[in-house]
Amino acid sequence: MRIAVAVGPGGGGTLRPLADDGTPLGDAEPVPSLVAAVAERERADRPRWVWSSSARVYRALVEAGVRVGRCHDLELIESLLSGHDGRYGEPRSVAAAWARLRGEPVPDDRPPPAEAGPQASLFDDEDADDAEDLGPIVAVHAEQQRRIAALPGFATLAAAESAGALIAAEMTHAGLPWSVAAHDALLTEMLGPRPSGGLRPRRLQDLADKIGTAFGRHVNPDSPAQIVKALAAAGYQVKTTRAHVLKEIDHPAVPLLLEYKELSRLHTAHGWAWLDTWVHDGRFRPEYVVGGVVSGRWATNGGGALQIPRVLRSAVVADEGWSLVVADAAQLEPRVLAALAGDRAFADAAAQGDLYAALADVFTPSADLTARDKAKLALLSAMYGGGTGDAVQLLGVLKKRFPDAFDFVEAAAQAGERGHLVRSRLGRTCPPPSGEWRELTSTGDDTRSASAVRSRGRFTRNFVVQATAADWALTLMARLRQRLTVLGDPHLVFFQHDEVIVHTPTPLADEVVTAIEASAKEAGDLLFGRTPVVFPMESAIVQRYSDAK
DNA sequence: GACTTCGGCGCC
DNA sequence: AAATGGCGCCGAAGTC
Repeated sequence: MRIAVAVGPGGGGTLRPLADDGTPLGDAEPVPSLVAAVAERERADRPRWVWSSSARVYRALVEAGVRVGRCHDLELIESLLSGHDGRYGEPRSVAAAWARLRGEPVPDDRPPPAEAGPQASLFDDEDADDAEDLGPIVAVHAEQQRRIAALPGFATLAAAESAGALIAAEMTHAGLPWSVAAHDALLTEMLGPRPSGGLRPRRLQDLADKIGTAFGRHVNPDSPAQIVKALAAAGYQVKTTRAHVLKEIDHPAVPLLLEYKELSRLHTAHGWAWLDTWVHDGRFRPEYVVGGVVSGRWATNGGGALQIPRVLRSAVVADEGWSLVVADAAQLEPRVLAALAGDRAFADAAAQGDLYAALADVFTPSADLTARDKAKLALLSAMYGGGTGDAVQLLGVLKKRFPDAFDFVEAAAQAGERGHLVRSRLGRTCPPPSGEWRELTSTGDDTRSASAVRSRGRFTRNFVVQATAADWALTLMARLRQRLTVLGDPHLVFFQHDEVIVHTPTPLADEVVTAIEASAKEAGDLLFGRTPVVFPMESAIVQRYSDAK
């Protein structure tokens, strides 16, 4: 059973039970308190909740202490359906979908609220202007269900995306356990004591001074342009100041610059200011953007949650009596390719724990690369569209020995180059080429045109793999969440593409590991059915994130 | 002063 | 001859 929800003013709202196809099963029922009504109906019926946006509605429910098992997120699913139809990025609000349904002018999506305030107070809002109408919600849901039913795999995608939205709201609420003391100690050790005002920490200022001395002139090490000029004056012509370019230069300022860059990065991106802004009450609470990346990967708003530097993982510390279960999918993307392509020889290799090692015997080692290195390089090139240097020859080996796998990504690349759409296993669809791209590639056969064509080929080549990996990861998390609910206290606190962290009472950690493995297997079965390909999770039970791997 | 773009680098 | 996918965030520099 499903229940549609419309948020009303003053914490109230309206509920209406629906059949799976969206047909109303009863009258609309006004309720004075959505929090109380949802909690009660969840206990009684465990329905799939149909609402406009989990990021708004469920977030407010979670803040009020309510949890639900399943939902249908109308905005996220509208995005998926639009994308499937090749109308990527059209407005996705219920109002917009309702307008399209009736052939009326489609309103633009409202920009997301700037601060957390309006969301936290969603249910306290007395403003009747913000109240939702149940009619459009019911109608848009029915239309979405009609469209989903015609698309193989899409019901799974819709359920997984919606589950992801529930998980994202819950993870933001729970937060990643973060030790301010450990973080501060690390910064102090690497940068010197916390400076006052906007000053550079001591270690950075020392390096900046030494860099000036080494060049014999004042240089702001934060300015690539100034570094290029200073190097030119010293007789070194460089186009950029990237680390790998600087490393080739024999000048006393270079080691200082490299150290400065590394420490400066830590200070500006994850220094004390970050700590003040993003960590409260021992928790880092990033805001996840489900479906924020075209491939179905998540993005985050603020805090750079998906780019936590490795050195800072020692600041992620479980609570007393609790542990972190850190689990990541080993070699996920090549395994996904093996399963997608149905290449028998490749899939047999992917039935092994170390896929690259299993492929190694078809490559011959050289002085600088082992056979396993070569296998890895060949596969990454096939998926990312590389093919320079050594990779050319390695790709040739791949093509000969695993023709179906090679052809699969080649077909995706060619579709992209022609301007066609490609899709993930469950139906998530890449954006169509821009009008600019079409114009550029239709008129000429000059270098710019050829370059644009190849660029889109690389994008679609990678999309089919990356997006299917995202399908898999989302499915894994949805299953894992259900299992964790049964266990009780253990809960997800972090997700990064192919890696999850569960915060759990230590006595339950082993059961969490088992739950993760079972969920990974289920995700593989659900996406690919019978396949020899395995999707192993490497799990570690640790106190600190940095102790995993 | 507010805004955008660029260069660079962190993560997968 | 050259050709590697996806992001977010920072300070500097340029623009209005």
